Amino acid sequence: MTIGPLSEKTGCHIETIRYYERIGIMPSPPRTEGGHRVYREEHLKRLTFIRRSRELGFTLEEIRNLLLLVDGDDFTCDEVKTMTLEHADDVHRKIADLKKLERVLKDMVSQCDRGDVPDCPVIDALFQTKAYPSIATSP
Amino acid sequence: MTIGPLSEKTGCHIETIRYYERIGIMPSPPRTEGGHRVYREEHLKRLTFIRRSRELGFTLEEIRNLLLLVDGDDFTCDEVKTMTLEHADDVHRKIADLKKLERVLKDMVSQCDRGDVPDCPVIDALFQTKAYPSIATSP
DNA sequence: TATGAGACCTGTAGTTAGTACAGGTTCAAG
DNA sequence: CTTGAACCTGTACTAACTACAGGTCTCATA
Repeated sequence: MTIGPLSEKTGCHIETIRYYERIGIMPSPPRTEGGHRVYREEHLKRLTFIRRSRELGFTLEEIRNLLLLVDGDDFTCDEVKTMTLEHADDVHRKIADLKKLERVLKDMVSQCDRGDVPDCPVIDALFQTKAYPSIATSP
Repeated sequence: MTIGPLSEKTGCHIETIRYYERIGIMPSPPRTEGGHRVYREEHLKRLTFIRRSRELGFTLEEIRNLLLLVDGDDFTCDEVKTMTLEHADDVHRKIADLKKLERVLKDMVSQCDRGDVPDCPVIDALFQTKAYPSIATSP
C-alpha cells in the first residue's frame, strides 16, 4: 500500500502522514526502488491509533507516550487509565471555562437591542478592565 | 508611561505588546530620544480592549475588525452584535464537542477496572476505527 | 516499447498567538 | 560618572499541521 491509499483509509492527509514520520511517531516504512513509501497492515493500525487519539484531543506528546506504552507492551492498564483521566479533567475544565465565556458573551449581547445606534454596550464592555470575573482561556 | 508600566497595568507581557505593534493592531507610539516607547492613556485603553477581547476568545483577526469599527466610529451596534453572536455560536459548538469528548473518555475509562492487567480497554478502543461517533475536534 | 497522466518525492515556508532568548543601548538614581 | 534596571532589535521557537514549488516514479494504455 502506498501513501495515497493509507491516507484514504485513515482519513489522514498525505502531508500529515509524512509529518508524523518526520517527527518520529510513525516509523519510516520501506521504500520501492524509486523511493515511494510502502506501508503494511501494522502501519495502518498505528496511524488509526494516532488519528483516533487526536480526535479525542490527545496531544502528539501524549500520543507519543501512549505509543511508548503500547510498544513496550509491558504497560499496565492503570498507567493508561491515569493518562486518560488527566486528559478528561482537562476537557472538563475547558468546558467550564467555555461556559463562563458563553455566559459573558450572551450577557453582553442581551444588553444591545437598540438597533443601529452607534453607542454599543458590547464595545463599552470590552473597554472595561474588570466588568466580569476574569476568565482563564485555555489554549 | 514606558512599556513596563503599560505591561503591568494591562497584564500583557512586554513582548506581546511589541508583537501587537509589529502586526499593526497597536499603533507605533512616539519614542524618547533614545528610542524607548512612550505610551499615553489612549494606548492603555486600546490595549485593554484587545486584552479583554482575547480573554473572551476573539481571535486577533476578529479584534482587528472590531477595532476597525471602533476606529471608524461610524459602526453600528448591529455589526458588533452580529460578530459577537457568531463568536458565541462558535463557543457553543465547542462546548458541545467537548462534552461528547468527555463522554467518550469517561466511557473508555469506566471499562477499565481491572487493576494492572496488561490488556487495556482504552488502548483497545483507540485501535478501533469507529468505536464511537466521530467527533469534530475544534482547534 | 514509448508515453503521459497522476501519484509520489524533498524541502521550505506559512499558519496562530505569542514566548524566549542573545547581545546591545538607554535611563535614572546615587 | 557609574551602575543596574529597563529597554531596544532581531531571530528562533512553540503545536500541529497545510501549502506550495519543482522534480521524479509508476503503470496503464497505445
